[in-house]
Amino acid sequence: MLDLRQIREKTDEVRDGFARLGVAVDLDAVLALDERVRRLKNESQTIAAEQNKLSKDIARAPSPEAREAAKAVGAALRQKIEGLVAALGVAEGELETKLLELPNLPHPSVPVGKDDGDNKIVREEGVKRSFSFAPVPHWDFGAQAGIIDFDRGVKVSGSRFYLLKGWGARLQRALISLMLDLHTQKHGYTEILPPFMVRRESLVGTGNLPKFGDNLYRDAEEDFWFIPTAEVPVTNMYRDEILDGADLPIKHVAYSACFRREQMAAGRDTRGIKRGHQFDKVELVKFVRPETSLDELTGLLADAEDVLKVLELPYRVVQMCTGDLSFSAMVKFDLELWAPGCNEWLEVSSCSNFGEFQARRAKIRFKDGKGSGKDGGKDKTRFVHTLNGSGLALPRTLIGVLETYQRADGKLDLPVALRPYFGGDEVVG
RNA sequence: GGAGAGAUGGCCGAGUGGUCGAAGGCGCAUGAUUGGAAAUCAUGUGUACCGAAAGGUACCGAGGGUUCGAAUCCCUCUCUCUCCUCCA
Repeated sequence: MLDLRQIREKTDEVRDGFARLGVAVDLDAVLALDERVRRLKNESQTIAAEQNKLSKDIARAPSPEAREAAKAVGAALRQKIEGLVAALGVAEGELETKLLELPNLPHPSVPVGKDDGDNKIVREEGVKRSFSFAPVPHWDFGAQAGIIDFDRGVKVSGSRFYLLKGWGARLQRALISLMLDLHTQKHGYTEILPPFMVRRESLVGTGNLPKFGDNLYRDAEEDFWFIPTAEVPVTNMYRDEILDGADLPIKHVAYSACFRREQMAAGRDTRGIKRGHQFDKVELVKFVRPETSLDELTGLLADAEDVLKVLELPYRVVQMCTGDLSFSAMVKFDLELWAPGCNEWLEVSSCSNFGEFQARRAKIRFKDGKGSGKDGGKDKTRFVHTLNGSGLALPRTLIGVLETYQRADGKLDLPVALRPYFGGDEVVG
């Protein structure tokens, strides 16, 4: 959510931001509503002050007659206030709805562009493996090795479901462990195992609702929502809290299953395990001081990249242009690994700096000062900046490993980093 | 799922219709005291919004109601705890 004050006082900057995003936003409607809200608030509060004063006078009981007369005046005032407050409520609701649907503004450093064709490839890391045979895509390799069962996945759950079997399942579990171990032991993140179902408010906090509800699964009876990413429960851990500035940055890493409808993408990426309704992911989430957030994003990206480095998988870093930024992001970088079997770059991580956009929605703030943070109110309470990134998404990382380390005989050479999770074995299959 | 109890400021905890934004304690901040610290004493200590300011408004889990006036009375909901039931 954007700062209403910013919209009011720096309207041109905001307008310019939306122009760079390439989205049409009726800012004048927002400003008019804001005007109306403040006017109604002032009017009702003025009368409320009058009313409060009157009530106190009644308590001091001048005479029974005077009291009755004052009561009548009070009743009239109440009527007036009720009318104004009702109008205020409506106006505030409209304003809130509009604000919740405004996307975040891009950081000035983000390259302007129309769509993903204008994204900027920042750099390429690692060396693509050269094969002495023609590498096969993971769907063939996995089926032949008996570790990915597409047919039974569809039988059990429907299209876009599969199941992993034998050493394939173990490989995925090993990858999850490797990522969690790396981020907790080497990069200093605290591990969280979050709920995979959340309540509605949590999704509003991260920006998934109200706008993107049709990509989510939910249990209508209980109004429980299945998380599309661990970002949702982990970011909302600190919803409505005022954190101690001394505790920042807070760094969390969380494994979770993720659930997405992918309605829009029907027919795309249908082969293999690239895109499903359910997938595993290890997610990195940071809560930081505003002035450090750009540097923290660089660090987060490096932490995610480290997984690919440790697995010795070639990848590239892509910066999203303004036209391809997600709703909540201010800056965003993707990591794409090279899949030699499918012969394409696959997005395995998306690292974003949300600025205070999510923090404002979820009311995640911090304050400097020792102990309880109540130090005489000298330090201002401010919104934190939130960041997150995959570290990494499992199915596509699995694709990278399977396609890069495949052998002509249908077995798999294990990357050195994974061997401890297989009792030291160098080959599986 | 059934029965009961509860939800007050950073924490503990008082408060059953007006002088309560809320006693008291803890914690914290500042000052005094000290060679330094502890202890002690004094003062101060919520959030948000409106306003240039003075000041005002709202908030005692959430939402509604009664009343001139609600932390206090009524209704609905949410959450927590205890017991039973069920269950990985």
